[in-house]
This record gives sequence, structure tokens and C-alpha cells, in this order.
Amino acid sequence: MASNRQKEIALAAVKLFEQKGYHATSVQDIADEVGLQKGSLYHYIHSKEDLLLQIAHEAITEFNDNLQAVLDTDMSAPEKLVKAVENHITVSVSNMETTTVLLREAFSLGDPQHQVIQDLTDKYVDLWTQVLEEGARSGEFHVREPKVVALAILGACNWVYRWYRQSGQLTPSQVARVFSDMFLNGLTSDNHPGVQQ
Amino acid sequence: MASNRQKEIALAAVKLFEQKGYHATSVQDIADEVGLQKGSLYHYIHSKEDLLLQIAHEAITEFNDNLQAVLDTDMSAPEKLVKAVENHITVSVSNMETTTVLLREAFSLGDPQHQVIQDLTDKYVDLWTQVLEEGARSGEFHVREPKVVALAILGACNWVYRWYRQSGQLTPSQVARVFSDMFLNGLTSDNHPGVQQ
Amino acid sequence: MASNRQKEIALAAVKLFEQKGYHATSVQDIADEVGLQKGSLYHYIHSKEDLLLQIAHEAITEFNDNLQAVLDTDMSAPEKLVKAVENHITVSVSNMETTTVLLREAFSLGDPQHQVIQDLTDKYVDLWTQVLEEGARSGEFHVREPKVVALAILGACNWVYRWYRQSGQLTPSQVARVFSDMFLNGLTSDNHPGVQQ
Amino acid sequence: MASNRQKEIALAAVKLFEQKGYHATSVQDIADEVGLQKGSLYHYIHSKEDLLLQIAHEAITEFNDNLQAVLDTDMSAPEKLVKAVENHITVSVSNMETTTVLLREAFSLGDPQHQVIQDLTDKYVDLWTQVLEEGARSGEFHVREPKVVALAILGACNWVYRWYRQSGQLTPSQVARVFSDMFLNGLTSDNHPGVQQ
DNA sequence: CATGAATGAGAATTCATTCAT
DNA sequence: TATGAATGAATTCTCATTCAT
Repeated sequence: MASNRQKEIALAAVKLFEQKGYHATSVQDIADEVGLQKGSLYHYIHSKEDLLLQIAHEAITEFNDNLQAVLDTDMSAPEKLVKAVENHITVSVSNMETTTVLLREAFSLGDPQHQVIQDLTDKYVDLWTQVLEEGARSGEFHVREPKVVALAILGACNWVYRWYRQSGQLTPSQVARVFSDMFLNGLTSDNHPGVQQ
Repeated sequence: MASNRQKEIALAAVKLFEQKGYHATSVQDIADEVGLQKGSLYHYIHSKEDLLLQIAHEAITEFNDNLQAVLDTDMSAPEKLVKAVENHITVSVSNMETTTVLLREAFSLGDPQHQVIQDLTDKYVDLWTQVLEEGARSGEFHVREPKVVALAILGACNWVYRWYRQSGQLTPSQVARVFSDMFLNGLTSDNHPGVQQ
Repeated sequence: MASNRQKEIALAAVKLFEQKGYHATSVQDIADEVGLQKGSLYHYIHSKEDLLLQIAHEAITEFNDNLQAVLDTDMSAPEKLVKAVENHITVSVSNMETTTVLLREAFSLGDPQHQVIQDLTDKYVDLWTQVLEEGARSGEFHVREPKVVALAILGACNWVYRWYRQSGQLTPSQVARVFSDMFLNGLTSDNHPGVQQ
Repeated sequence: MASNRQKEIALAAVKLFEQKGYHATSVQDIADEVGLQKGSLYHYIHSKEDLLLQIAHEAITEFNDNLQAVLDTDMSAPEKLVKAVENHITVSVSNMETTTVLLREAFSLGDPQHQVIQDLTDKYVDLWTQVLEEGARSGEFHVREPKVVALAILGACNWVYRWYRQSGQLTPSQVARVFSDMFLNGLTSDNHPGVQQ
């Protein structure tokens, strides 16, 4: 039900939060970006912090929904892991600004609001852990610490926003494949897709 | 040549920056923590931002030095990787506050100063990449994108500060072993240390 | 000639001004109370301040009219005083919200408008003074400073809104009788109505 | 322990609050009055509201202390009442600005802070009521509703700030005598001090 | 060394009012 | 008549930094 102006403001905020950081972005900056007076912004937002909350909320929700969808399929565990990595990185890169705000700026949220994002983030870790537990149960994965492994994989994926830039590099899918290959096959084993052929 | 007072101030700042974030920490907060007046702090620091720079600089330098030391040994590539992961996670966890400030708050540095940290961070990525390239050259690693793999591993390791808490979990070394195991052997291969026995 | 909507708005304003004070009441609050949008209010009012002026004006006018009516009778001076006190307190209590706004909030009026209320208030003091002067002239009252006495009585009566609450206390008329009794007979003389009988 | 600057600021605030009202006085106004920058004020005050609280607190405390001192003497009840009226009006007039702020502006205090003043004000009413109860017990006063009578007297006294101006009128003591005379002897009885002689 | 007064720029937010639709 | 978007000025308060003592 967000009006155009609301979307416009959220987009401007995402852009500025990504560029300068939440704290270094003033409400004036956002107003300037959308061509409104500072005061007029408050027809659309509750507070600057609320704007950040909304952005972060939408971002983490998309990650959660995507991963839940993968879990709901009847793929094998390795297939799910590959797909989950692919999804995460693709979304990360195509919504790089939003992802950056989620991962870098959400900590600036005050306490009741920060917890909302924290809870959804915990949920995301749980879903990743489920992927690994499924594989462990089926014998497809050799995992004794599924949660720690999930956090390792998630960490690798969440770091992408810090280094990925479009500049003449691998596509998100290619990055995802490099990641999945290592996660599944390791660096020292022989069964690598590129190598096998 | 840092005096006791300077160290004390840096420690207070690290603690507060970790707890509340750089922006939410006022110079007054730091002064209170060390039992000085706000004005007196400026006998020891140039600016709040400079304090952050020093903390981040020291942190990233330690990571760099440790990794360089590993590279300077004559271990095999897999051994180096294992050692590097072990070092990174151990240091991360034992200096959790400092590491948190480095990874979460350094972005708040203004431009000339942020670049200093960025350059050292790039250097750190280079060193990791060297580990992988060594393994690739020697045939020990099956890696076609050593830098991307380095970034994956680094991302996994850099994420640890976000979830590791002392509370009844694995030790840093155990976490490091879980990580290395996956990086080297993958989730699907059979040659896992824990499994072999 | 006030329309229903205008009356409704004035009532809402009185209620809110009494509860929260004039400054703490926003035009939005009033709009919410009557179920209109902020902008729509301005079809009915000139300004928030004008609303306050109207409320205060109506209130002080009623006090003046009532007192003038008493003066216009051919009662004795003591009877007039008793009646005036009774009127004032009765009206005060039955229109407590309006009276509160008049006595507590009218000061918030800006200068040209505040003077309107001030003049009517001065008039009210004059009327009270007339009651006392009548009694002085007729020898019924022993008064050498009729205006000061008028102000004492008025002060006592105007204070009622600060403490009178319906909660199981005297009725307004009973309060008025306690007041008049003291004003007429004093605390130490022997001729008190209740005592004589 | 208030420094000179703190007193100076409080005095400036009292003056401005009395002249323009609390809400119409900006922190800027106060800063201008004492010749400081807006921000510098905050070395001395917690908030604008706190400034108001302090002023009101000091004022009501003085009234309470004075009345308690009268109660602690061994005067007769009528003497105590005369003295209490004299004290109240004298203090009222000599600290007219402060008294005005207490009686007119304290309502602007937000809730936890307003209650502090309210409680002290309730205490003041209690003390007045004690004066009347003493007289009732000793038979010196003919009073059946000591609290209501106390409120009448207090109301009369508290109204003084609204009309008393130095301009060629009675002195505070003379006003007090006019008041006491009516309260004690009434308007219609024969035993008035001036009349007896 | 240490203080604490002072700065001054800047922050988020509120709000009465206007006006095109 | 009703809306709600837009204004723009004002407000309180914060804060890193400086400097005379």
C-alpha cells in the first residue's frame, strides 16, 4: 500500500544510507534527494530510524522468503545448498544497496527495533541450518556442526556486498558456483565440476 | 610510545564503540569511562575519529602480520590455510571488541582515513589470495578463482564476530577446524578427519 | 450563528485544551477528535488561536452577564453577594472545562486578542466591586477597600476550578455557602447561620 | 551549590517565563538574555523543562517553609492566620515573577515532574487546613469545612499575582490586612479593627 | 596535566497554515 | 465541503572541539 512518494523516499534513503552510512545521512539529505522540504518528509515517514527499519525489514524478509521457498522444494540437500547460495548472492548483488544497508547499517537501530531485525536474521540462520541438517540426515553431507557450517556459508555470502562490484568480474551466478563448489567439494578433492570435464 | 593513559583511553573507546557503536558513543562517554573530563581527553587524542582510526589500524595490522608470518613459513598450502583460519578466528574471538570495531565501525571513518584501513584490508585479501595461489601452483588446491575463494573464506571468518559468544559453545580452535574442514574437503567428500577415525 | 460542526469543534477544543493545555494540543488533535482532517478544520476556524479566543470570550461573557443580572435586581447587597458567589461557583463547576480554559489558558493568546479577554475580565472585577460599593454605601458592608475585597472574593472563587472535583464532596451550592458565610460573617464573629440555630 | 551562572540563568528564565509564558519563551531567548550561545546553556541546565521545575520547586518550597514556621509558633489561630496571609502576600509580591511562574506556568510541566509540584502544593493546602483546624478545635474559629475555607483563603491569596502591581496602591501588608480582616470578621459583622476605634 | 566553560554548527522533529483538487 | 500534500519556520537538544586558567 506504499504510495509512489513513499517508495521514492525509501529508494532515496537506501541510496544515501549505502553511500554515506545511516548516521552521516541527514533527513535534509533525503529530502533534497526527493525534492521535498525536510518537514514534508514526515507525511511519509515516522522517523529516520523507522525508515531504516523498513528498509532492513524488507531486505531480510526477502532473503528469508527465498530460502524458505528453496526448503519447500523436493530437491536434494546439495541441490538446495547450491540453489540457496545462488539465490543469496544473486539477490545480494542485484539489490546491493539494500543488502548493504541491511548488513552494515541495521546495527544503528535502537533497541526495540533492532531486535525485530535480529529475530529475522536468527530465523535466516535457522533456515540455513535446516538445509545442512537435511543433508546430514540423508547422509549427503558430512557435517557434525550444522549450525557452525551454516554460519560459515552465510558469512561467506554476506561478505559479498563488501567486495563485489560490477567492474568486469564474474557474474553473481559464477561467484555462487565458485562458492558452492568449495562448500560441497572442498579445495583438495578431485571431483570439481570444472575439473571433471 | 603510547602512554598508559593513551592505552586506557583506547581500551575504553574500543569497549564503548563495540557496545554502542561509534556514532552513539560520545567523547563524554569515553571521558567518563576513564575518569577524565572531556577536555582532558584531548591531551591524549587528536580527535574521536583518530581514535577509531588507531583502533582499526592496530586491529587490521595484527591480522596482516599474523598472516604474513604464516606465509613466510615452509608449510604446505593446506597447512597454511588451516593455520591462517586458526589464527584469524582465534584472534577474532580473543580480541572480539577490537575486531568488531574494525569490521563494523571502520566505515564511519571519513575519506582520507577510511582509505588507510581499506588499503590494509586489501592487503589482507591479497595475502589470503597468495595462500590459495600457492596451493593452486603446487596442485594441492583445485582453484580457478583464487581471489574469489579467498574472499569466501575471509567472509566466513569475518562473520564470526557476529555470532560467536563464549556461551557453552565450541572453542575458537574447534570452530576453525570445522571451517577448515569444509574449505579443504567440502561437505560431500568422504575424507573428513572426524569421519576417518 | 455557529453551525453544528463549529460547535462540535469548539467542544473538542475545550476538552483538549483543558486536558493537555493549549500549547500541548495540536490542530491535529482537534481534527482527530471531531473526525476530520487537519486541513478541513480550516473551513470552520480561522486559526487555533481564534478558537481559544472564542472559547474564552464566551466563558467570560457568561460570567459578566450573570453578575450584571444580579446587579440589576433589587436585592440587598449581602443578598447580591451571596447570589453572585453562588452563580460564579455553580457556573464554574458545571462548565469546568471552559472555565479552566478561560482561567488557565487565555494567557496564551497573543497581544491584540489577549486584550479582549483582559478587558472583559476587568469589567467583571468592576461589577464585583460595584456589589461591594453598594453595600458600603448602604452601610450593610464594612468595607474600606471595595476593589481589593472584590479581588479577594473573586480570587477565592476563581481558584475553585483548581481543586473542585465531583468526587464525593460538597455540591457547588454548598461550597458557595461556605464561601459566602466566611465573606459575610468572618471566621471569628458569632453570627454564623449554622451556629445561630 | 548553584554557581553564579546558574542563578543568572534561572533569573533570566523566571523573567522571560513571566513575561511571555513558558511555551512562548525559547531556549534561544534565555541564552540571549544571559549572553551565551544556545548550546552553552546546556552546561547549566538539563532541559528547559527542568529549569521550569527548579523555579517552581523553589517557589512552592518557600511558601511551604514559611507556613510551617508559622504553624510551629505558639500564636493563637487567628494570629497564625493573619501572619500566614501576611507572609503569603508579601512573598508573592516581592517575588512576583517567580510566583507567577509557579501559579501560571507549572501546568506546562510534563507528567512525572508536574506531580512533584502538585504534591508540594497539596502539602501547602494541608498546612493551611491545619491552621483552620487548630482554630476550630480551640473554638476560636467557627468553621465546619476547614479544608474548603482553606482553599477559599488560598485562592484569594493566589490570585494576587494577577492584579497586584506596585502602581500607587496598597502595600502588600495593607492588602494582607484587608484580606485577613474579611476572613476573620466578615463584611457584615461589627467588630472590624478600623471600625472599633 | 587537568579542568570546565564556551562554542557554533547541525541534528531530528513538530506544527499551524495554505491550497489545488 | 473535504482532503492531504506541501510548506517553512521554529524548536529543543547534542556534540566534537577549543582554550584560558
